Amino acid sequence: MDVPLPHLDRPFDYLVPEALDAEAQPGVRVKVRFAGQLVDGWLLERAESSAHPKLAYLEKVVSPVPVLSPEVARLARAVADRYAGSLADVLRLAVPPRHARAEKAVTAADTPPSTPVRGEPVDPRGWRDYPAGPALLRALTDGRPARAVWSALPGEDWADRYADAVAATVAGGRGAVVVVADARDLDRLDAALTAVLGVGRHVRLTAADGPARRYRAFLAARRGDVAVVIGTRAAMFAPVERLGLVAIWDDGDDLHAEPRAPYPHARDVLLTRAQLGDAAALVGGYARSAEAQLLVETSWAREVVADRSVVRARTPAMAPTGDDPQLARDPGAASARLPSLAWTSARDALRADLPVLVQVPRRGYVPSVACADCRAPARCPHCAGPLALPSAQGTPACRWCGRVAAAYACPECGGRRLRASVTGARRTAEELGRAFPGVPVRTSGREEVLATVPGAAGLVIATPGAEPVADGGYGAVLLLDSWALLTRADLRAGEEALRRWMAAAALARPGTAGGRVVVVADGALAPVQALLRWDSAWFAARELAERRELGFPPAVRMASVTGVAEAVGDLLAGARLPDGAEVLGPVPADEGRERMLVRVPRSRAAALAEALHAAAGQRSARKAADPVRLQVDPLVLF
DNA sequence: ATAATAACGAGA
DNA sequence: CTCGTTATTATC
Repeated sequence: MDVPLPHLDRPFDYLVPEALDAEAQPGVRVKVRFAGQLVDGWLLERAESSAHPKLAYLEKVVSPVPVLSPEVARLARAVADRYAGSLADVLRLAVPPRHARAEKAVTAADTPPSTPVRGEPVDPRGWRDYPAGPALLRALTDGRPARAVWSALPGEDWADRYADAVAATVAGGRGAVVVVADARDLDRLDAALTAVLGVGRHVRLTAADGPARRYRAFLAARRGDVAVVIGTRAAMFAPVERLGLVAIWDDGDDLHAEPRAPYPHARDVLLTRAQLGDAAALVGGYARSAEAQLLVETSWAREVVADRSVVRARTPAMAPTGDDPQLARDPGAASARLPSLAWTSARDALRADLPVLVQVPRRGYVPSVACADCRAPARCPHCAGPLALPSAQGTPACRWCGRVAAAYACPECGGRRLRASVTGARRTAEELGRAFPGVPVRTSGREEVLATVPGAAGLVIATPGAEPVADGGYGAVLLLDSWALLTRADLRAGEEALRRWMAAAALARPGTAGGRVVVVADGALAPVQALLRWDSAWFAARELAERRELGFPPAVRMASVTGVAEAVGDLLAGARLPDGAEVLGPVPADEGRERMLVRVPRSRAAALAEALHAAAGQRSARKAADPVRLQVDPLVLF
């Protein structure tokens, strides 16, 4: 039943009229009379009998195409359960809106679904830098459900490696689903796959391609015309027969989190899919997320990493530099307000006719509060939530529990002063052009994202996530946004900073070929250390250990309940929360609403989701007025 | 929205 | 105890 009300989140039985008998197959969209009106629904299965005494008849089969495959139906139910959501909500994400013309075109062509063509054996040499790599490809070809967490080397062509993995899966006669964060990554993967598989062996599935193209690609996959689907998170539910591999690139990117209810994360959906369908899973990135680290530590997946000697040989020369620029010596550096080391590195690269990448922060970061002396993030002494300053002169208060921390003392250094400012790094970057007269300056950011730049002298100023690939690699990469990134009011600030730095640093030439990376940050900070050593596994392990200690996801399961105060209280009062559930809050949310957090050990995760879904069901059944938003493992906790 | 059902209270 | 009215609940 395509109604999002949680208390109606179950199947209903209907009689199938004679005339619809042939078309009424599992997976088709239907219309039924429900509570006096016609509503859309899904035909989940046919049955001989029903426990229900008086059944109504199916009104209509919307289209005879069984767009919902049994595998996706099962997956959608599992995802709804995981996220305390309704099946109808998940199906809305899983099956794109019907486009009648596209459906007609695909069905009319009536090319019989192509039999799965086994591809050529895959050359494993692209993966030889990773000792476990060739074995991974063999497992994929043999159809074994290998699970890998891959840490890509700097300079690695990740799209080519993913194409290898997909081709190996196809060679074994099975299909693959690959999800990337944005259109630029998708274009790159698309090109790499076309090079390896040829034309017409895969489709791209992304909302950005428009409803018609999207539905057409979806139908092609559903019919089995292609065995490989790549796309942004819209593709995570793509129907693929004999699924052999699910893969996600850069799983730490927040674009992988679906913003519509029930807010599933692409990594979770894909891993659930691998688990349910006995498919292999590949979670890759330059940086490792805490969630990926958990997969490794629980032995759910194996890590695929290069030996330290190979890492050293491929890594650009890295150096940290303080953000108090030693301006006196270099007049150029002074005019750009750049630390001296950053300036000389850029100058040397440009002299060698190599491009220089400058990563600058995006606008709109809300800085949280940190110790003015050692810059450790200031956390609430009571619940470890982040502190914020209501005004420049105000007393710091916790964003979670609301307690004021009047006599705050930094646990790291004992400092009592707090700081909440962001340096003008963006303006610094804009002034770079003037510091290097005659050098072409390109920008890549929200308005216009460049995919590539030539491998000659030039300045490229990019916001995180929009860094173009340079032909042959950058001679220097300057990371200027450290302060803004590290002080974000976010549990993931450190992890996110490292992820963005590594994504940019990966585009530099190796140190042996003159590549340099300068990060304007204190070299003693853990994310900076991890960058300098190109060791995000170490950082992720540390991060995960810290979250275990503080009781944050993914070490525990958390859910947030957001709405007007009475509604939130009402829902939680009616919820039979599992033993050991801890309720935190309330904290103010936007538009006069408030937010409560519930945390349980991971072993109680299913019970928590069920309890919250049931409580939401009770509320919707008695038509409680004010809506409440449930989010399981919300990406942003405060 | 609307029909079935439970709950309630007045009058015999 | 029954009938009629009103709140509640499930909706094939």
